[in-house]
Amino acid sequence: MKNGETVSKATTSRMPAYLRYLKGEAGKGIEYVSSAAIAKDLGLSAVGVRKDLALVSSRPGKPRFGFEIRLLIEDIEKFLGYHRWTNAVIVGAGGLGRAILAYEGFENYGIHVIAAFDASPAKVGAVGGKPVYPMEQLGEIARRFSIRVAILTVPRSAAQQACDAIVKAGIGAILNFAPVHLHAPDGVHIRYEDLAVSLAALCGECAEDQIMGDQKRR
Amino acid sequence: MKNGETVSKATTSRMPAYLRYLKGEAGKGIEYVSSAAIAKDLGLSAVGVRKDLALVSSRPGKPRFGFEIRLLIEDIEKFLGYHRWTNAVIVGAGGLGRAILAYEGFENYGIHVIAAFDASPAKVGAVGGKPVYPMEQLGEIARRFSIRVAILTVPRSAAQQACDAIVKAGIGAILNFAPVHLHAPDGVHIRYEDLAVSLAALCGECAEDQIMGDQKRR
DNA sequence: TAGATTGTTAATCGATTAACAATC
DNA sequence: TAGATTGTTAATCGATTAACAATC
Repeated sequence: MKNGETVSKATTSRMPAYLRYLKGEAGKGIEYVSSAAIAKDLGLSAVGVRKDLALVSSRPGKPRFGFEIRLLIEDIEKFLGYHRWTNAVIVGAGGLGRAILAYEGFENYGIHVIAAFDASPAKVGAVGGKPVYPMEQLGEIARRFSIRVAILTVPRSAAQQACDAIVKAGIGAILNFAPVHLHAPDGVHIRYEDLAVSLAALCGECAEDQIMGDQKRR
Repeated sequence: MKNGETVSKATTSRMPAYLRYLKGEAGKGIEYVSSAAIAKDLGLSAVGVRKDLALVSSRPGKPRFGFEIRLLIEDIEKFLGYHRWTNAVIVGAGGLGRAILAYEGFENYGIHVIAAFDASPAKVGAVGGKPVYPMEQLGEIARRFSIRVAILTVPRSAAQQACDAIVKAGIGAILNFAPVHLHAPDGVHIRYEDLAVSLAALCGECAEDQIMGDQKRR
């Protein structure tokens, strides 16, 4: 990555898609890939891809060959900060919380999910070898392990209260799966991960196709 | 919504956040809200909010009062198409798939999740009153209920195969939770819902804060 | 009326696309 | 060399911000 220059938000947001794609190609044993190939598979423009990659890669692509996949993967991972490790916890050990707790894919991204918390004593125990603690211990454990991120998977009605507890525990970032707007002090990062919204947006795209298809058919 | 004009992608992408926020305020019994208040809570600019709302709302805000929340909610829901109903299925009845199958929030968005499918006979049965069928029946049921969207929650290694089955069943949109790039024919919509990426992006934001904080402290 | 708040027109900013020279 | 593919500069496009008039 070239230092000094800043990388736009739009470019940054495409990096995970590049990374996923490149890892897939690397898994097939492919060593080089052209911007045109990436663009086609990812539905982008080849020029855009080249510009994006130029901003984060440590060495240029080779004319006639394309980009060396192994190097690109390294550069993008470094750019995205997957080498810095972060500790995270889950708040809400219901179905979704437990599924995420058991999920093993986070380690590839420099994230340790170390525990879950739940207000109900019945949920306390362990899932997939990871502990589920009562909510009261959130503050203590957050400080002990310097937790920076919480994944919020409680029911809608409990979300704001849980959010307050997270903030009080000194955790500055929340990935919120509850379909509610959360109120938190400035400086606390909240990202909304609303499954229903994602799904609805996808449905919307399909509906557009149908409408456009109908128009064409006339 | 004013017809004839087109609504930009950027505006559309903010609508779910407005909707979530407005529903929260409505739940508190509030009737009117100003663009400035929305902007503050959502971290946007007031002018931007007014412009967004002007594009989708059926009647203008009232100077001195702001916007009528109840009307806005209706307009945004109509705009986003939450009134057209869509049938969806889940492919992969592991922890995440079962959690999503049990999730009740989809109905608010015009989405019926009617069943799950799994390749393993052990998973076949029912979860939360909804059936889990063997993969072989995907095509048949997809056609019978005119399924338009599939939620893919199989392990990474099974994802491409499952994707092929979904496409073969005539389903044109996939919400993919497996952290893999999927290959599908043109015209099939794929949306990547990578939990680890969302979390990593959030961590990135925090890291930026820390760096900026460090710089300030000097 | 006075004041808060809206909607709109013009100016700025940022990102994408087009054109083309550079390189292996 | 010829040709594929890269990187860069300029032009276009789209979205946000600034300024201000309109309205209840």
